[in-house]
Amino acid sequence: MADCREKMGLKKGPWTPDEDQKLLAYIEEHGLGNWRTLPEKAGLQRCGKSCRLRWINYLRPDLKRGKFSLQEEQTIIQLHAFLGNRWSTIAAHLPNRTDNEIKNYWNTHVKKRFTKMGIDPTTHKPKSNHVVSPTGRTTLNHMAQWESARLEAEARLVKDSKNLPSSSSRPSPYQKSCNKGSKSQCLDVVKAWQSVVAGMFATSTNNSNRIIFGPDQSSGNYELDSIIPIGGNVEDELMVGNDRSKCQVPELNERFDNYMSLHDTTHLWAAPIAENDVVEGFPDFLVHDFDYQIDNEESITV
DNA sequence: AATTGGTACAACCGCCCAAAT
DNA sequence: CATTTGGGCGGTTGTACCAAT
Repeated sequence: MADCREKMGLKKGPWTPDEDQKLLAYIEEHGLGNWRTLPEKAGLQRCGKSCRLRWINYLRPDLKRGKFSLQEEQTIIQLHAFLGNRWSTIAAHLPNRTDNEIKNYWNTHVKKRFTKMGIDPTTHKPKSNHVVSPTGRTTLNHMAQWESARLEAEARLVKDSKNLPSSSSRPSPYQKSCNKGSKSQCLDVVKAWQSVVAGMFATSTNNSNRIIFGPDQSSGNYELDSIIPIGGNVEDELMVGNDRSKCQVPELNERFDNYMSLHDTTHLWAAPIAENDVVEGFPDFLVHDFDYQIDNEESITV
């Protein structure tokens, strides 16, 4: 797209209702097309890039605005632990939310909270190796267990992926694809993640504080085959977005590792994790122990 | 009432990549 | 092939708003 700086005299700054109306009217009549030529045709003194951003982040009719739900926040944190600052990819898993909105939410809410809790928001790891839980127990002696769990999960992912059928998912017409060229299908990271961890965190009914590593002891079923749209090769499918160098297994392993560390520092004082329910078992301190009130399941007030 | 500091978020900027030429 | 162009991404900035002083 042509650099906006090339066109002097174009308006910058906040959009007026009139400009919004012009842009909306044009797109409604002509649909999405060439952003470079759109401003002139629509009678706007803006560069195409600015119009595109305004449409994507604000005017798109399928946008869901307002507070993030508890579920959405949990998803953001989980995905960020897994993917890092790949906002567009994270946004692809949050229907009707934009990458910009999620990025802002992260930077203004979650990041701050992590910092406050002594957790590095980039790595999701505690800033100190000697994090002590409110109960006084250190977490270091669990590191070996987590590492064991991680390795087991990796092996299981590779093994299971070889027998998985493929499926597809389609984004809404307005929703951005999770990869630019749409050459590969989106991995439903949340579901895959939950599935893997659900297997790992299956808990004993006799001792709710004791974590059992490995599959559900009764069934051994991880449900991976029913929820991950995998085409056969785990390395292909664990690629999210079109930048393969960033998305292949080694990095995801690292992210996985980071998430394990996060759990390592949190599960000790969190409520027992419900069997096969990772969302419910998401570290409670990241969800509840802050200065917000939870109005209901769908909204939180900061 | 005025000032100050913090917060939230819309918008911009610079860069990258893929497709087209 | 190299170059150009359009689209997209993540990081950063500007500013309106609000609460505390």
